[in-house]
Amino acid sequence: MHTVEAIFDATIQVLLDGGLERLTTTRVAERAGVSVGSLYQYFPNKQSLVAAVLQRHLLHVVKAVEAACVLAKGQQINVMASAVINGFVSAKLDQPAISKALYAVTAQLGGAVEVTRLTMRAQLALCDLLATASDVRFKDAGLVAFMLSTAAIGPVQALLMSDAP
Amino acid sequence: MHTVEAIFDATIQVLLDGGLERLTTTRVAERAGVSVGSLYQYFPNKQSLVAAVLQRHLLHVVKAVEAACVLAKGQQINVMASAVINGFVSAKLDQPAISKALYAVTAQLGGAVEVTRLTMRAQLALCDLLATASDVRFKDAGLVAFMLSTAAIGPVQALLMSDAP
Amino acid sequence: MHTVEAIFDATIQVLLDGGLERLTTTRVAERAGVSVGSLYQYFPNKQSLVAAVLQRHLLHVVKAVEAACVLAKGQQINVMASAVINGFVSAKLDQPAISKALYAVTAQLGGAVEVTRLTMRAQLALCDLLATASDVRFKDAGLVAFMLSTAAIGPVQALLMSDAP
Amino acid sequence: MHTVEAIFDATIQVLLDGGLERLTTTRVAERAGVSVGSLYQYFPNKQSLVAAVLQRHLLHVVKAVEAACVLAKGQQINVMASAVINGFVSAKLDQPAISKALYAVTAQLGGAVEVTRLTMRAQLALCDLLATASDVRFKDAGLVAFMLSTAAIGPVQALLMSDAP
DNA sequence: GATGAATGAGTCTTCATTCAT
DNA sequence: TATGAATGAAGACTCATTCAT
Repeated sequence: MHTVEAIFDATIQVLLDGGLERLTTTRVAERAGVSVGSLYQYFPNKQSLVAAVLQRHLLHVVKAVEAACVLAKGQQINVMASAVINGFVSAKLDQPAISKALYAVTAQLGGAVEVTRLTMRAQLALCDLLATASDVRFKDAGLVAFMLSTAAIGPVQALLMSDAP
Repeated sequence: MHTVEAIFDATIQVLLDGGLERLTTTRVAERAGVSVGSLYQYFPNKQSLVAAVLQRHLLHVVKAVEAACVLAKGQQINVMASAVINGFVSAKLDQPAISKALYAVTAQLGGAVEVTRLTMRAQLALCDLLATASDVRFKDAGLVAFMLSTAAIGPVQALLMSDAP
Repeated sequence: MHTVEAIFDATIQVLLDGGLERLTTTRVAERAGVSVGSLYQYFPNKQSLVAAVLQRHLLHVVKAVEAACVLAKGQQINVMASAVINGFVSAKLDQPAISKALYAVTAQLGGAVEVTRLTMRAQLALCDLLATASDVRFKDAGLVAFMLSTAAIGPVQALLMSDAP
Repeated sequence: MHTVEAIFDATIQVLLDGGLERLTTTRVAERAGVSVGSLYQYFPNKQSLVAAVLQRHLLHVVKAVEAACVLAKGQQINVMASAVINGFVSAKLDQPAISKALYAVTAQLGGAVEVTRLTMRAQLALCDLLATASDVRFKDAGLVAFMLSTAAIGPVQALLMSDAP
């Protein structure tokens, strides 16, 4: 729906110039060019709006990682690493504004079920991939996947907090 | 002062059971066993309170990293890495509650001057250290320091979000 | 029309599980299986809907009382009393749900013209009846009618607020 | 407290010129000459405010009835009736404005625990009284008490809805 | 006639901050 | 210095009503 799309975009915009603290439903509606009432026709409350936006972005990134994992299957470990990291970073950086805007949101909703689920999903794909490495065998692929995925976030985030790609 | 100390602790407590969103000055004051008025005697406003608590924690961590850096000077790179990572992780995990409570706060105040300054300070120490490695020479020690410090945060944070060490 | 009937019923249902406070036009329309738009095709606004439902019920009760009055004409006073009270109570209790649902509504619209008019109409019938009593003559039949009709409401209402007949 | 008293009074005033539907916390606060914040310092929400006002009035009336019951103990039944009805009516009519204002409120909160409790309390006193009648013995004093108390309300209410004492 | 998305004024409620005691 | 009642701007959310399809 056109309205929903406008609200999604507006949420990002508002997040960008004010952060989560300045995110009000009124402000989002205004920016989207609709009334508050319309916003509430599609999202039961503020939290669900923010969660939906975050989820959408996370899904985008997770899918990119999964795709990279599929393509890198059976390769050598250093090729795999490059491919996955590249997939992740690309997904993050081709929507820098969104990524930046959602940084604090992710931290705030870090415990949410959906966020956890998506994180797990990415690690699972990574884990499967590692098991197919042609030159290495991991004792604990799960741990490696965990370290890799969590460690990758920091630098990208830090980069986004300053300036251009 | 005893009062200030109580307020600091109360802030952490309140943060732990409700997050930044549920953090109100009244609630902090209550938890600290003082009046709101007293809180405002020591902190000009809510933001400064939160910033102070965050800064204190960050300083604790940065100092730990700096100390590790001093001790590891002149060692081989893998020894250095171990030492620094260990220093960082130890500092984070010996106050797991605080670290956890401040996760979202850090993201929210990520752009604040003080936070940036402390982050830089840690990277500077790290950078200096890398230059003294007995077995390696870095073309861009700054970049390495940046990657190392930012990458270290993710796994620790993820760990804290679930349970004990 | 079938639609109007459905709306009437839905109004009672909504009133029953939520009271006047939770009565929204959307809710009524949903319950009736029609759109809000349709509701507004038959009732200019919310108030008129509620008033119509109340009025219909009141009319039902008043007619029952009037009928009882006609039948009891010329009888002894105690026979009259029995007949009228019986007519009133029967009318109320053969639609207990509606009576119960409309209690608060009546109080809220107590001052409305239509309500007053119907109340008067019942008292008038009662007054006429009393004048034909074969064994008693009233100095102020109007007052008696007033007392009788208003006093009858309380016990019935109280009964409805608890359970079955 | 002066503030609470002002809020109580204001609630009655607002109720009088607009009914329960037009009763908003802002309006009450304004009328009371305090800020909304102050209102919420003493009442957790709108409902509790209204309930408190109703309860206070009901208590006043119940106490009046109880007092009348005590005084009429051991008298003949017609004396008792006079005394109790008189006590009730007096209590209602010496605060006609309040009684009138709270009519709809009572209907709306009719099911509330406190209201039920106070109603019962009055009937209990009445029941005890009836048992001491010097000239009559009741098979079911409880039923009589129920009928008497509920029937008394109607006429008074109807009177209040029109004009002066 | 019917529909239901859109509207936006109006409510309740919260909370950072002040200030008289 | 400490207190905590008072303030009131601001925000989340609701709902009667309209109107283009």
